[in-house]
Amino acid sequence: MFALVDCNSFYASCERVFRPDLCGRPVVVLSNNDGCVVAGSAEAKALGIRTGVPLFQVRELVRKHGVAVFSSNYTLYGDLSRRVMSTLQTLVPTVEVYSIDEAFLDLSMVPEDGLLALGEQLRERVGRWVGVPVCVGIAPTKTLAKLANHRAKRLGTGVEVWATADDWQGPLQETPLDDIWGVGRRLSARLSAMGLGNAAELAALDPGWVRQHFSVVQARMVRELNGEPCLSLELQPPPRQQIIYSRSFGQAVVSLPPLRQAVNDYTARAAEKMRAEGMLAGRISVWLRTAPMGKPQQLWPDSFTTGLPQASADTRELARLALQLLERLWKPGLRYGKVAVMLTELCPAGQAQGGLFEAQQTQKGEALMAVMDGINRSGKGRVWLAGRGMKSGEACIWSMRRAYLSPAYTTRLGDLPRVS
DNA sequence: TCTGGGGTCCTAGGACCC
DNA sequence: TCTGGGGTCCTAGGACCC
Repeated sequence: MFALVDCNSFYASCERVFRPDLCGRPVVVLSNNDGCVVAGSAEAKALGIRTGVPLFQVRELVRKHGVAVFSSNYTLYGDLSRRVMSTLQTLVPTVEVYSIDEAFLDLSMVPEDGLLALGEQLRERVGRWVGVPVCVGIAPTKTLAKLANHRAKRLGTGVEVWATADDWQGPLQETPLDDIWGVGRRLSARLSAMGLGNAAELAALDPGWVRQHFSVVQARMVRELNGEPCLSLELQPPPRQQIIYSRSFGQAVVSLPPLRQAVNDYTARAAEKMRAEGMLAGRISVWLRTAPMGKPQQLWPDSFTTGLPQASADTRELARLALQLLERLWKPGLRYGKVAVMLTELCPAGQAQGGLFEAQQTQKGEALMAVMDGINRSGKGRVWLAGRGMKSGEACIWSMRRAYLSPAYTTRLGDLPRVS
């Protein structure tokens, strides 16, 4: 048996943890750059504010109903997520952290008559220890556990246990196709066109036939819907394949110098993350997108990629290559809204093919990066390449909008909540 | 006027090998 | 007019997830 534990309206719930005055009030959290709504509390959803909608389209609703609006505060959400996960682990040792707000738990050792009580205990403990409400779905496959969780949320029961086919048959008939894990817009349209109307009808298909007409992924999905587990718990995340750092600008940028600063900054951030994971990159790509979105592409090509002579995690070398790519992409007279840097062909630092002559240089570079990372982690100040610009952390022309940012309550001493 | 960011997996098709 | 069989590697594009 698997449990899927999923936080309710996670980002909105995080904003409420230190703001109990917001309980019962509609809350929405915006994407980076304050562009779209990416999470809404139940009250916000009841007002018709859908996830993904651009903020400007719901301004009136927000004003009229006194909706509390927040910029994304990933520092806070990341920390509360870690707390949720470690709290789950106090009750169930085997936990797969599936996303920032979801975890699959291995309940194979729990007797069937203890499942419901354990689900309720999980809910109660996370709510009490972390302050974030969660729902729990329990079933013999991950796909069914997802659906059971969904139902627990929708019905407000909090915990849903499906132990045998009798338990899920009825619910599957009420489950629309696109509620199924792995069915998105396109697949849902294709399945509907075939005359399928709900999850039970999909489950009734022959997996071999589905394999032939769709792919192995959908064949597995059909089996999982019948209680046959095809997906196991992934306790060690597979090695990462790419790191992307990509941001829209607070306002459109025309000239090259600020773009150079942004590329410097994004490359440094991506490289810092890569070093933290002990990886090296073999290739680097840069994307450039014009603003506004949706206008026909004015820039072509919009990305370039280059290989490194030798895999590296040295910000200086990566930034030098990234800037070359940027200068090949940039065209005068266009307005740019976004740039992205991607590191690929990642490999563990210990396993990279070395060069015959570069050993000494590489070692010096690694030492320098280690010192930079050490200073930047120390909390006492930051160092960076001068190409990023001379001011640290200050807003500049290309930095994103974050007008409604809440404090980093749990990770910055200066932001500690005061109690009186 | 104003529209996120970060990932993975699968398949098809081209290009090449013997 | 007629023309094998068995592979690998790479990339682009589609589709999905949160």
